[in-house]
Amino acid sequence: MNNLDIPAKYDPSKTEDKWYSYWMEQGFFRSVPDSREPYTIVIPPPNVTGVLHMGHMLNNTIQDILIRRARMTGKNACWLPGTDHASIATEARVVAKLRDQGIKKTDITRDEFIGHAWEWTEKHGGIILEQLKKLGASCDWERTSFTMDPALSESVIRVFVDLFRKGYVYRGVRMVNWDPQAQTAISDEEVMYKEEQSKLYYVRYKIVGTDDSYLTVATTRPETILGDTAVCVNPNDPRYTHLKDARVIVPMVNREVPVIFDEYVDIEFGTGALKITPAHDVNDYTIGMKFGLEIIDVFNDDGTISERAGLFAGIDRFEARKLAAKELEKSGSLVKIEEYVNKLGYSERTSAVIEPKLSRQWFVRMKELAEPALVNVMNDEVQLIPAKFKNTYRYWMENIKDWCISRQLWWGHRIPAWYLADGRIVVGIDENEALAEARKLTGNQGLEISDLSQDEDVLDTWFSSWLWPISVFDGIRNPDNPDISYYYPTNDLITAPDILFFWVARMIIAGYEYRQAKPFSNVYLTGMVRDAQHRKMSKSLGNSPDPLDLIAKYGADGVRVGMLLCSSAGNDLLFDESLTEQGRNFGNKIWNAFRLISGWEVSASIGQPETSRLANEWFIARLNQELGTLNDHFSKYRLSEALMAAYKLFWDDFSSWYLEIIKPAYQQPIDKLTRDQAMEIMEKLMLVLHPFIPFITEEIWQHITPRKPGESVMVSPQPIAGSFNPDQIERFERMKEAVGFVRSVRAEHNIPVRNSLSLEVKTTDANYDNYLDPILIKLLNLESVTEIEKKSSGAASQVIRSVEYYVPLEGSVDAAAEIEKLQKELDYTLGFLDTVTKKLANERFVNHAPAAVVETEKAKMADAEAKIRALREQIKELGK
RNA sequence: GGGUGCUUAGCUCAGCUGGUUCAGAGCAUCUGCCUUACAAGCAGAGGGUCACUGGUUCGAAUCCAGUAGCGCCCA
Repeated sequence: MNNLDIPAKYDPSKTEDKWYSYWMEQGFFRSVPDSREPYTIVIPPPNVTGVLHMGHMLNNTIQDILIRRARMTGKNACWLPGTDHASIATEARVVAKLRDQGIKKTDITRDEFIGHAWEWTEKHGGIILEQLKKLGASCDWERTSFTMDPALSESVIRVFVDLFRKGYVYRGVRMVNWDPQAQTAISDEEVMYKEEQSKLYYVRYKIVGTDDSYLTVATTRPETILGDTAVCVNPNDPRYTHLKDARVIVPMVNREVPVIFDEYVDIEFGTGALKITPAHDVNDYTIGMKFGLEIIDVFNDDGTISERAGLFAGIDRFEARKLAAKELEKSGSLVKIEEYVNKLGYSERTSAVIEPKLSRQWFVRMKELAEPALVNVMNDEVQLIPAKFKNTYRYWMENIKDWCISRQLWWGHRIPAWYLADGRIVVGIDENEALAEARKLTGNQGLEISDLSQDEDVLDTWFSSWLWPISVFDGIRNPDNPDISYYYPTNDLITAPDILFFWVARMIIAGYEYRQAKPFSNVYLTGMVRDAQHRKMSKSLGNSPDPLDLIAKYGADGVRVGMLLCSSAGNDLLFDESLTEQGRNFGNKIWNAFRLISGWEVSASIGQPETSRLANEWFIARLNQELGTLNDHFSKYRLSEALMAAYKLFWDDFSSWYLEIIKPAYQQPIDKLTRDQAMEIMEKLMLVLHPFIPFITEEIWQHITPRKPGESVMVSPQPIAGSFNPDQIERFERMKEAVGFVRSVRAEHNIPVRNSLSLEVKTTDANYDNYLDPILIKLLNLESVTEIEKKSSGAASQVIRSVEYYVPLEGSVDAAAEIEKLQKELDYTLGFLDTVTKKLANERFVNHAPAAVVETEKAKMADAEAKIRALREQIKELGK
């Protein structure tokens, strides 16, 4: 191919879809168990009806990099994709859609509703997975799973039944977080607390048996006064000791309730007197239970006031608050109102204000189950990356509470519990099993299915996703099947820290309970994607770019690079489109390097120049060095640094140095050997870069030489890090410094590259060698590099590690300026020598420090001394 | 309030086992270049009291303690 045929700008839109289709057709993503070592990642399943956001982009880019690298290092790599059914979110959308059609959820049957939900799921589901393909995700799509698939559903049900029979699952009345909008309980983890400006109402309760004595309480929620069944004060509070055995009248409803004493009450807060509403506050509930108080639930499920309240029935809770305040004011019970900042819980799903509510729910007893999950994270059997999350994890696991797993919804896995007419419960994987249980329980063989009624609730979505690494391989139903035996435990899980407890911890728990083994060895926790102003990217803020637009604009490779450049594990990342631009530019750089090499005319008749031979030798050493660095970075999950190492290897070492050195003169052919070596290096670099930027590397790899169908960079082995001579790299570095010197001389004196110069070298260093001089001559357009005894007059100079370099300049040197420059350098070096000398004069240093450290200090001193001699001599010369 | 983490260049961050290469990278900025692969580029340059105070050590960005600011988790 001639480079005239290759456009100067790389256009990802022309290649990315093409190669993705090729990979799919070739089945490169497919994994089946074989004799190789497996490398497995299960995707954190996004919501089935969700769309791709920046968090997914980051997360899946990382997964793809890891899986592609594993595939290229001889592992049988399996990345299992899928989605979850997102009970609350999906149900909310389906309800909204039906409402738009004029259908109320209450007007249709459960089965009809489920039908609508499936319809919705089929229509909108899986979009996100299609979007992942645009990113280049190399998932085994044949293994795509969904938490509501029959096999996965059955696994969930079996686990519920199993835990019930083991005594871990129970039904109980508890204070739960009630979402009045979704009309379901949600778990503690789904409540988000936000600070709010609100009001603190001071309300006085008349003390029974007095004419004009009152007890004043402070509350942010006057409407809950309707459900008050006591007022509580601290027994150590001298203000209230006289109220022992007293009773007070609850305003508005005129209920007589006791004054109780408990140290729970904070003396400092408000008036030190706390109204107790056991039905509507967790702490009040605890106190209520302790003192055997009456529990009056004043709310309906939708957040309106109930008949039981006695007032405001049917009115919304926030409206009722205003009415209550007015009512209290009218009756003279309201003492004052203060501004107050408190934290309010909001539903993560619907953003409704959470109402603490007493209700009967299903729970999983967690303490015992969690034990192995705690131990095996603390001992790094399951490694959290970064490790700082171990602390948070431990805190949570040590204080784990029972898990409320029932949701008052229809979309999801219906709880496999059936009630007998007398209220007794039977549990079974299906109706028949439940019926058999019921017959056994009652001894009544005449019982029929129609005598049982199934629980109306579904299970928390996390109750299915906690089984994900097992259920996707059918390891619950068929614990010994070849897939689960081969792929489980999986290797790496890549997710965000905000679901460390919701999901990661529970998967570990389930893993130990159902496989007696961890679900994965490493958990890589990514940061949250934020914008440049540190704001969380969200739809409502409108600060999140559409990932697909970004891909269209910069290419998937560019976006992947952009994501990774700003991401270190566990730290939030501030995404900026300029990073994606940088990624795109990198692609273009690679493209043009290839364009350069492939455009050269090759001559078989010319031999390899020394410069090219030296460059090749050096680059191979650098490549081996960096392959080692990359291995190290990957082993520690420093992906951003791994990319940067590869980026610099390509851009700086390969493009700026190697290619510039081997580049033939304008319109001159290149020798075959050099060109072949260059292509070979290019090919290796494509392999190294492939996991990060799969598309362009494939495009180029396919161009390098004709490939057979079924060949691909993605299934080729990674280059192995070989040994290298560090000295060789070090010498090259010195040569680069000399190049830098001459270039700055040209810049300072405005000498164009086409005007040749000569370079003189003066050194007393016996180890000085000139074998890289040909490179200096070529890169700098030098006539010669000569070693001299005595410098010629009128030359720019610089001392590099005790070697003096001179560029003679035919009278154009400003001696005074040159002296000033040298003097500055001399002063600095003298200062440096001073610190080194002091260090070496310090006996304690010499005696305590390791010998190697002392040696290096001595070498530094010798270098500095030599440099000082050289600088002084030069200054003297110039001063003449 | 309890726990936990962070603070290094204008920005975003590395700095892993305390010691040449320790004060770095990328971006941004500035200067000079439309040099024949690439202006999505090339060649250079400037920029920092490593938050603050103390301690340990021969030696601290690095280890310890305290202070301040910011973040996260929990209540």
